Amino acid sequence: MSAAKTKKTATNETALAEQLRAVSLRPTQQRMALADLLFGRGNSHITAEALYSDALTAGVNVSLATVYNALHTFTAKGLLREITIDSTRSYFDTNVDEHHHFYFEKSGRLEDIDHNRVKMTRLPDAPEGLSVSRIDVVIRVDG
Amino acid sequence: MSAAKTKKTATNETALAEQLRAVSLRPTQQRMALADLLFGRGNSHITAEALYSDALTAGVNVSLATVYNALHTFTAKGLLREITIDSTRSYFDTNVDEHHHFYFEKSGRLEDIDHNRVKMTRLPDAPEGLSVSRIDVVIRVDG
DNA sequence: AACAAGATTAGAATAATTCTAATGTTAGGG
DNA sequence: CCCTAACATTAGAATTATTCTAATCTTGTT
Repeated sequence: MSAAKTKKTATNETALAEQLRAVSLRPTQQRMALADLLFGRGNSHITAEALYSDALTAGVNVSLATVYNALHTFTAKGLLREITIDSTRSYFDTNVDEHHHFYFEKSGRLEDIDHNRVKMTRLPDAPEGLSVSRIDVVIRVDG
Repeated sequence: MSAAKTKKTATNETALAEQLRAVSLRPTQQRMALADLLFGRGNSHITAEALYSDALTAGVNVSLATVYNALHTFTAKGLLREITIDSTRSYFDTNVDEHHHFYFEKSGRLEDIDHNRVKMTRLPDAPEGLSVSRIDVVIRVDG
């Protein structure tokens, strides 16, 4: 890998743009760049600050406010899932399928747990008139 | 209930003081007052701001910084459990037994779920060399 | 190409929490 | 009982994460 400075291929670009249009979001430069950083890699748990810094490193001209804006917009559209475990920061998870998490207390890192590795055979009903929107299981480990 | 302006009884005072001494904390005025507000009522999920405001209402002379200090100290000593669900605030739970929570998305309120109302029959092992310190199950409901 | 809708921007503003350095209080020894 | 060392408290400044604002710029469409 010497040339090709991670220049998005036309295909990739189109795919991303389509993904955004599919949820009625305009594929603007910054959104495309952020989407590429978020979805162009493996699934990950990223903070706004971390994505911002990735963007700067990648030479994307974007402000932190725009990063927050994009993350929240993507979350509202179901492209991301927001996870709060530590009050000092929110993570955005590119894995929006049903799944759970390991939380490493020392490093503050999150790791996915496929949902079929956890089985709950007894659960309380939602309080009268309400419905469950999500069940989060977080296994905290001391590492 | 007309007289007795929630004046702590000597017994109550002693019990609280003992509770604090038991975890090597000195029963200072502010700590006693905060402990009374926290433990003198039913189990609850309270934020630092809310406890601070309760303290002011009760005429306790304490600063917000001291409230944070006391909450963290109590948590470190195992008298409280800290729960973060919403990145905008931390809750402190006076119930330190194993249990889970309902989270009401609209109101931001938490409600305990006794741990035997949830049964997990399959759980992944902790990653190599690490041990599980806690498992949190949060059932989010749309109310 | 021009327009309206919506997005981006930087920086100010806000909110929650932590830090700091001076001052006050407690527990235990004398 | 009083003194002292150890620890707790205080207010406010500082920090960190996040949101808001109002001006400016882009995008998709005509």
